[in-house]
Amino acid sequence: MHGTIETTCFDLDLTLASGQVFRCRKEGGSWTVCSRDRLIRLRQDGPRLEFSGAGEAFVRRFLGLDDDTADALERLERIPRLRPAIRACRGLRIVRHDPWECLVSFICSTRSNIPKIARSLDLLARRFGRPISGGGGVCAFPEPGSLDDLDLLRSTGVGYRAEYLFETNRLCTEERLAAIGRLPYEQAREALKEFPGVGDKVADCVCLFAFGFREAFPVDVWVRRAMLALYPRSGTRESEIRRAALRLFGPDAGYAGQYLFHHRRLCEGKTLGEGKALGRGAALSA
DNA sequence: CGCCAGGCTGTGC
DNA sequence: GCACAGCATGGC
Repeated sequence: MHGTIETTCFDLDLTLASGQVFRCRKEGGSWTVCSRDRLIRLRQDGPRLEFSGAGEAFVRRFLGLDDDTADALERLERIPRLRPAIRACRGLRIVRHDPWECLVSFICSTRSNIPKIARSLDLLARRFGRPISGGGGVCAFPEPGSLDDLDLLRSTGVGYRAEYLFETNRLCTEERLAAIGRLPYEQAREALKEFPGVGDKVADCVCLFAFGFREAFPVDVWVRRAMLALYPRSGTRESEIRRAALRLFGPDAGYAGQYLFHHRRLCEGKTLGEGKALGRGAALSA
């Protein structure tokens, strides 16, 4: 390990195993995470976070370590119906992922599950990406424009999402994505939905996990269940649930949603790699 | 065999 | 605007 960061209100396991980033795995107490062409190793011991593979500034930004998480969680914990999720997952942070990898990841995520998403992204990197030097066989995530072979896309197990990836790859450039990230939240959300395979939920995932719009509230089946249980009168349609969340949680909606998501899954015994099996089901197999 | 998974698209009303 | 079917794939 090359550097150390003293953290507060941070839990590496919760952050990396909560379905924000998929090309990561835990082995022998330390995590290996891939973001685009960087391979980062991380180990947490109490408040001490050891890292290598990237500079401190990158690690801080990627893991959201400079966000005022404590303030947001304090506000959310005052909402009684949210308190169990906040207490159970304290230290979970919203990451700041690479927009292109995040976009592709969540196009793959539709009507799928986390272990399968991880496998597909690992295969995508192997089929289309270049090996990371000194990465032990781990490949960089393919650049925008390089996902240009439909048959090869289909071979990664993404099924009907192969056409979405193919078309989005054709339309998307690094510059276009960056420009979308500079728009106001609602406009960025609409602009993302111009890419095939991107609807309300995927757009909100990119807004939250890559662009840092903390009011974004992705509504998937787990968040829907959690909200229906906690706020049964706020409506059942996705649009109603999202409106309710923005009204109830305001600028902290993103954190609220991610805590609800992960807590709900913890309560049902479903986490990335099913707990002990991190490595068998997880991504980044070399 | 069935049902489910961090939903989206096209169609019909 | 709304609801609803179809969609590929793999795990259980």
